Amino acid sequence: MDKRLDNPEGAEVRKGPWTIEEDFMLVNYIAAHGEGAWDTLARSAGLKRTGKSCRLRWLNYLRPDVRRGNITPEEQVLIMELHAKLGNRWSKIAAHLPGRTDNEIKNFWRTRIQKYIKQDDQTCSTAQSSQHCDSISPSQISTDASISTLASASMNHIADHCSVSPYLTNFHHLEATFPPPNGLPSPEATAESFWGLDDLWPMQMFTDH
DNA sequence: AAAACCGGCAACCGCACCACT
DNA sequence: CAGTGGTGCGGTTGCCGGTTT
Repeated sequence: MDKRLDNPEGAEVRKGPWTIEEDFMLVNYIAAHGEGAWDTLARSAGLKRTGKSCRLRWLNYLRPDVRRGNITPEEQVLIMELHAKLGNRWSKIAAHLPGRTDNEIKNFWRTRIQKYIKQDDQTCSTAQSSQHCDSISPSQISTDASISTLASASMNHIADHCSVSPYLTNFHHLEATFPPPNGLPSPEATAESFWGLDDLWPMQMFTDH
């Protein structure tokens, strides 16, 4: 954790999980200057991160329109349908799901859907010696029967597993580091008991640039 | 209570593509 | 056309928290 590497120029490059302070620096800089030119952005913002790392963090986590958790049954079915059509084109699939990122969909597919495919594999391999079970192809999954089987199997389970990223709870610490200005309510005082990105975004306007 | 195991997810890596010179 | 830098994408890894033994 908190791994650091040195690039050829000798400049320190941080790796590993992002800190709240780094998130703030990135959000503030993008709010002021816009996104793009990520390597330059990383340097200008004072972040000891690669441009790629900054881009990934922004796209997958810090963007104001990003939605996290609570993948709805409708979205699940849509993901399965789109995967049947597009295969592992996660960014293309994500483009049909506003607020969802390719990384999130990819992880969702690998951890949730593939589990049920494997389970399906085992049940069908015991019943019959079928090669369909090794890996499911887009054409195989594209049948209505497959989709409905996977959807029904996954929906009941997944609906119970929606969670808020534990990361967001760490925004408690922000209040000490970046106290809200006069007139702005503390997120502590709101119905939510934790800081979220909705809280982070307004706060970027009153931190230094 | 402690250790082992497992699932979920954030982040990194390598490659491909594109635009610019 | 070739070289280079920036960006996007998909695959993979490793950490962490929860569960099971």
